[in-house]
Amino acid sequence: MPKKFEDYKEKLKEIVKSKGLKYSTQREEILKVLYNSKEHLTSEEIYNEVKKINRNIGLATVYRALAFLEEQGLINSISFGSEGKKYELNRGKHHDHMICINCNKIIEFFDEELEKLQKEIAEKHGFKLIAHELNMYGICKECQDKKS
Amino acid sequence: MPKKFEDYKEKLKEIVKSKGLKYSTQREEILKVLYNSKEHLTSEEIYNEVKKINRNIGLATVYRALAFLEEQGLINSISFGSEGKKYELNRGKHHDHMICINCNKIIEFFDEELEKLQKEIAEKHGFKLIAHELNMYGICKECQDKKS
DNA sequence: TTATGTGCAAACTCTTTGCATTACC
DNA sequence: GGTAATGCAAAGAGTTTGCACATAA
Repeated sequence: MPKKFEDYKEKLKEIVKSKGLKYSTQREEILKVLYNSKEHLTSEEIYNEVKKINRNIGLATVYRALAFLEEQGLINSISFGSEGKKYELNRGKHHDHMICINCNKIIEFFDEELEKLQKEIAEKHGFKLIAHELNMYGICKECQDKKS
Repeated sequence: MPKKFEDYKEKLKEIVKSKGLKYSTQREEILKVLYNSKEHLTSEEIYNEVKKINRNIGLATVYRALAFLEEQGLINSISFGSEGKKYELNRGKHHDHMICINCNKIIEFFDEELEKLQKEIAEKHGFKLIAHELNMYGICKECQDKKS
């Protein structure tokens, strides 16, 4: 079952506390925007969204919060093409991306075999694999249908 | 056997001609810098390198040439972390990257099985795969040895 | 000759930083 | 009360664009 926002909020509180930092509603609001979004959002999109909740928030705060949240592993970023850096909530399940070069849609997927194979390849090179990011570019089903 | 620079130069000439554009030594010089480099270079690094050949070249020309060369498929770019966009000559063989998060070294590799598996995964989603980019992050052999 | 490519500088976009103020602990 | 976080504005970095000039075809 999907995690509730409270779970992420709790995690944020723990991190902040454990580091002797202070809790702020701004960071929470930014996290909430990402929680509520199914899309991957740019910093500016996040800024615009969070402004709907808190009209006084500053862009600098968004940047600082995003950097912080990413460092703490609460969110992830992905960047490709000319679309710039985009953020998503780390919902705990690693996944890779298929990106439609026609409509820019991002499809998330996970494949066990793919993960295993990568680990094997890394080992073969004596490389200690920590993370990876795979972006597959192409045309999604819908765009293929539309074009024909 | 590895391609000579003349081969790339020839390809550039063909492209330029076929598009009714004009040949310029600047684009050639930039291509040469990438040909001579085993590393992935940022725009600024390329600018500095090409200045050694042609001290009058402008940064804007480098940006315009890189965009052009990438569009034409002569070079590829890869961007990750905070290192920004880096370029490499397209030597005709697709490959993926292992990136050492300690020393920033980039190790290129190619794995047939991995390619096949991706194609299968794409098909399963009705996605028409055109290209992909896989970056594996971790610690390279040398850095592992150094740390122990 | 004529349109493309270049070099320069200015403009732009995105992101970061300094600083006074606010708000959490 | 003390320190981290914020909001604002200014500064920075990286990239793009306008324009006059140079150059390939």
